[in-house]
Amino acid sequence: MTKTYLYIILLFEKYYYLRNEGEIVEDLLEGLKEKLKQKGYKLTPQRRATLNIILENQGEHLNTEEIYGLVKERCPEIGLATVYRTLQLLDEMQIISKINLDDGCIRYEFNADGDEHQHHHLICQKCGNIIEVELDLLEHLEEEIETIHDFEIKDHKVKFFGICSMCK
Amino acid sequence: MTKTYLYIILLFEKYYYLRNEGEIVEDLLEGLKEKLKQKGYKLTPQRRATLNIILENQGEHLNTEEIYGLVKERCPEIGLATVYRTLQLLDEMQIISKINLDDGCIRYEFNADGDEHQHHHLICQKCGNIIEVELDLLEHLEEEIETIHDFEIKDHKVKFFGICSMCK
DNA sequence: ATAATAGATGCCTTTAAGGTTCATCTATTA
DNA sequence: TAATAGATGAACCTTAAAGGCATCTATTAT
Repeated sequence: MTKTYLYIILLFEKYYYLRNEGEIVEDLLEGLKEKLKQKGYKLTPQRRATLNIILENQGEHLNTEEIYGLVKERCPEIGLATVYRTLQLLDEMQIISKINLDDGCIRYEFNADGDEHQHHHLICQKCGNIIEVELDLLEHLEEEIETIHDFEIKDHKVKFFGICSMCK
Repeated sequence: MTKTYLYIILLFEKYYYLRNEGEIVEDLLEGLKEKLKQKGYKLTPQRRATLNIILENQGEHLNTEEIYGLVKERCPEIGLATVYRTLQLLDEMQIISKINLDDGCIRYEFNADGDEHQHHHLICQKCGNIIEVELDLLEHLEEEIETIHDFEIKDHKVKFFGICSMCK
């Protein structure tokens, strides 16, 4: 396989990825529009813009104030209260989730592929960086707890604190 | 074994337990006094009172305001700021830990027997009740994460959300 | 096409947790 | 007993988040 050939594959993959991303976003927005409609709500430009910012910054774990700042760049007339209200709405709709890193503010992240597989966070105590971990490994543990405590588990949140590879 | 005999055993056990509890508290306060002294701090009546309230309400997961209310009953001249400062101090000293139940305030709990075994929380989404679970079962999982992500884990926090036995 | 209506927005105000400041107090050491 | 470091309480400050309300907007009914 020549270098050129590989390069072409990479270009194609990137193009395909971007096109795909765009389609996913559109599908998502359409889906949201439907969900909102069912509850008598509307998909306004402000709500679109807010969700777009979250999608464009996946893995960033932005807080409300940060999201507001980014949305305002593109949509300067938006008010902070609207962003607060939109985030609450998107959270209720299970489009995004709150994450609490004990730094005194609520952060949000996009809920990729619904409720399928859980992911959790490694939080570096030095640099504050957040690394995401995929793990469905708590499921058998959940079963155990459910029988021992007669408690019906709906969700769980796991945080690991420590030192990241960069800081070591 | 007669009923009377059993009753005497129960009484004795209760007495022993209480005496033991008292001793544990005294030991703890002495230990804290030493730790504070090493850092040039003092064990004041306000700090004693605050820690005592936490000890007497183990399993209650009180927030600062609640702790303040209880301490004030016994020590009415105490100020809220002192309670905030004391809780910060006790947290730094690893005597107590913050727990965040995403209800907008920091709650605290006493760190029983040091860092030995981890415990986590089941949070009922209906009544808000908190049940404690003992589990060291995450340890092998931690090892896995440490190798995969080259992340040195120091601590973890796990919360399970769902419906408790009472609410079912 | 137009009016009516439900919902959304933006600005401003309010709330509440938590922190800070500073003069006063307290306990320990010199 | 005086000096000193730390602690305290009252008041004020900060900040995230929410609420109120008049205005705006888009959809539905006329």
